[in-house]
Amino acid sequence: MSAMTPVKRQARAERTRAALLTAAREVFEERGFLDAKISEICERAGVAYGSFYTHFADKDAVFAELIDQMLNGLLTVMRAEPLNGDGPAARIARANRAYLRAYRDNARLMAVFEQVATFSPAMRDTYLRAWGVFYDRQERAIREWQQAGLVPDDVDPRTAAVALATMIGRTAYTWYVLGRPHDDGDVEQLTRLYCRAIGM
Amino acid sequence: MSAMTPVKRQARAERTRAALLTAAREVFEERGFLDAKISEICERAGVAYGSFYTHFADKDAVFAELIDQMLNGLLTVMRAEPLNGDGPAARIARANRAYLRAYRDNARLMAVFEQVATFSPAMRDTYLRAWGVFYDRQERAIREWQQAGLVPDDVDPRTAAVALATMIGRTAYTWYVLGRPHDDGDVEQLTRLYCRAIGM
Amino acid sequence: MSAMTPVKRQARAERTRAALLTAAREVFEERGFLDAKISEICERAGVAYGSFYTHFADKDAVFAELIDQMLNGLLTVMRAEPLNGDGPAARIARANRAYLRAYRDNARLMAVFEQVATFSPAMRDTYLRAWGVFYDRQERAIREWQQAGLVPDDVDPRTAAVALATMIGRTAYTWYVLGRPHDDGDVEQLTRLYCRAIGM
Amino acid sequence: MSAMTPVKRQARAERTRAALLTAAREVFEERGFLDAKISEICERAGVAYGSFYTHFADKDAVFAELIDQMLNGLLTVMRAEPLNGDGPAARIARANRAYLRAYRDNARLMAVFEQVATFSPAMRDTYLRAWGVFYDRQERAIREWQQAGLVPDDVDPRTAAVALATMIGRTAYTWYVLGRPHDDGDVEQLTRLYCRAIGM
DNA sequence: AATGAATGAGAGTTCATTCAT
DNA sequence: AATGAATGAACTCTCATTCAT
Repeated sequence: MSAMTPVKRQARAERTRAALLTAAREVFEERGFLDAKISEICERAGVAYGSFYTHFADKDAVFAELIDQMLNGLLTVMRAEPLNGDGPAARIARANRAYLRAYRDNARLMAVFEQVATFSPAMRDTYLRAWGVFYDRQERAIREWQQAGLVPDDVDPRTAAVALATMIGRTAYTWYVLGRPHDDGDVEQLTRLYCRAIGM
Repeated sequence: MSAMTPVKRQARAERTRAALLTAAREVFEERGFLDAKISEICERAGVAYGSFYTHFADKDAVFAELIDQMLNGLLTVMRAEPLNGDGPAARIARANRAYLRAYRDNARLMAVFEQVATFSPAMRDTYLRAWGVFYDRQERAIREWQQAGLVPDDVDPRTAAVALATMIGRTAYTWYVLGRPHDDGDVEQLTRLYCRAIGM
Repeated sequence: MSAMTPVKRQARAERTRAALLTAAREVFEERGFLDAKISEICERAGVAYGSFYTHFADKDAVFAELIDQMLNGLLTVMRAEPLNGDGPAARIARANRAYLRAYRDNARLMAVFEQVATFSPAMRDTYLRAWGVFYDRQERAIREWQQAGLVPDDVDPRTAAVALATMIGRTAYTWYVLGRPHDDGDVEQLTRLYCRAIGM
Repeated sequence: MSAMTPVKRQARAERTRAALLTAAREVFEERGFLDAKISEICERAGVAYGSFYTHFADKDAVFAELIDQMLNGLLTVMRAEPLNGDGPAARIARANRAYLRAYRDNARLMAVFEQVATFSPAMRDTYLRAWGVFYDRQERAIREWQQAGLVPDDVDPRTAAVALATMIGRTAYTWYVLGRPHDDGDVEQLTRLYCRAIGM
């Protein structure tokens, strides 16, 4: 008869859900998607096996939520970068640094994201959408610079944006997921390649 | 005469093996690595289930062999490109075109290669080794051009090679595996970005 | 009240587990270890295939548990025999009868135990440990009788215990597993041989 | 046209067969019956896989032949023991020693024999027949001694023979297969137990 | 909401035996 | 006789998901 108030019940559920998300991230990061077991997620969350399904439809659903969380975080970081200031080169440098830092901080989940995108159509869509956002930002910037006469007209803004975003994005993967050694000079070089590529 | 016998036997075995390889490639391409079933490979090869294991230790082994085949093919194509001729820009254009064409021709197996490299340590090694070859070629070229005074000294040949190879390589993935639309103009743009990036 | 819940759950699990154990014993007894199939155990237990693995790690694990159960039962029976009473000969007679009866009652599982002990190192250990207990009891008894002057000093208690336990134990196998015909007179003879062998 | 003479052909076949038998014994001894692979037997014999079936019907058949060989050897050894001489006790001692030595020399194949006898009806028959021979010899001896007044009439020759043969036989298994430590004194004790058991 | 036992489909791998040459 | 490739039946164990309590 000592039924909990709805609020309390919700609070409890929320805690369980949060514990599962945290645990899931750990497990996915350690094992990859394929070898991540729901049972292990529950164990780490200190939650009964079946409770997982009270909060998530299935394995894909938790994963999708984790990825959404992460991508929102990335987006927030990217948006926090001032779009203008001390000139285009500095802005490119800042954006690249911000991206690489954010990627590094999420590298292990990123690795799993890339993995799942290779076999799950749903995750591939998410993947393409995320890149789309990234492309768009860079395209807009190049277009601006072109209008300001800083970038030559023979540069196609969309193609350049896609190619250079790809270069930066995949370099992050190569560094932080595949573990290729690199240093601060490489970041600088990357920015220089970027600038020169679009004729700056 | 009696020397014929072993040859004949080998010939039959060789045929079976080849049939299995062909069938395996088809199945991997259609289903991806994870959903490829040995049974389906055997069916398509018109071979009994157990015969698979006469020729390959396991699923990973056939896959590895297919990838080796493909990578050797790629390498051959790349090596067939004349290293010099009508100037660096033309050479870069040719190399990029050759790479993109070769990638496109193997796109479906490439997709699976990228997939497996995300969860199989052995395949990840192969993957890194393959990229290493690609990087090396570009690094050598840039170094030559630098010595010829065509590329400024502030370009670090290795870093530039890695970044630009990554750009080209991942663009191929984006086009032929992820299906991003593109045209001949994009190839041209890509080459232009490449050239400008290293200051040519 | 709420303490009831876990108990109930355990109760259901306990029932399933017990059903599996019973079924497993039947199947092992009928088919031997090698031809016993998990699927048949589950069918007889009226339980889904996968449920087997909820309760046991594998085939070896159920088997080990059955053997432990049986050996504990044997030990209990042997310990129930009064260690003294109407003289050594009567005591030996009683012990032999008790052993043979207990063996007979478990003959079919014993047969499988002996089988598995021939190829499973783990079960061989169990086997040796079980015999060790049996040897020890007989050694202690002989030693006592020696101290009481009932058994000559030139009998080595350990060797005699091992040899005579072996004789009794293997006779049980011969009778109840291999099916050699025998009668009550044989039991009597066996006891007489035992007594005379140690000089009583 | 240089067809080999029948004799030569037979000789070659005989060599192959012998090589297979030797190899089979090795493999069975190292791996036990269940884990012995025909392929390994052929490899060791330096013979093609399929040739095995030119000489033996199946795995059981080679094994049976090896066991027959071994049992004939044992029988020969036992028969070589003089049935009389320096008195019954010495004869028992000699027979026991001979048996234990012969068992030890074949211990590893004996182990496999015991193993296979637990699951192969055919091998169980062979096993029982072999023991039958052993029982008979001992029964005959006891009967003689009884007629000579050396053994009391209340000893049942058959039962005593079976029990004591079992004791000796299983002790050999315990020593040489299970690896129980033992020394020459134990052999002596065994003989003493034997003699006393039948009232000598 | 939480619990945790029950479910069952699914596929890889082994290896004795056969058989075409 | 010898060769060695081809055959295919058989069975275990995993684990996401369901469901009764």
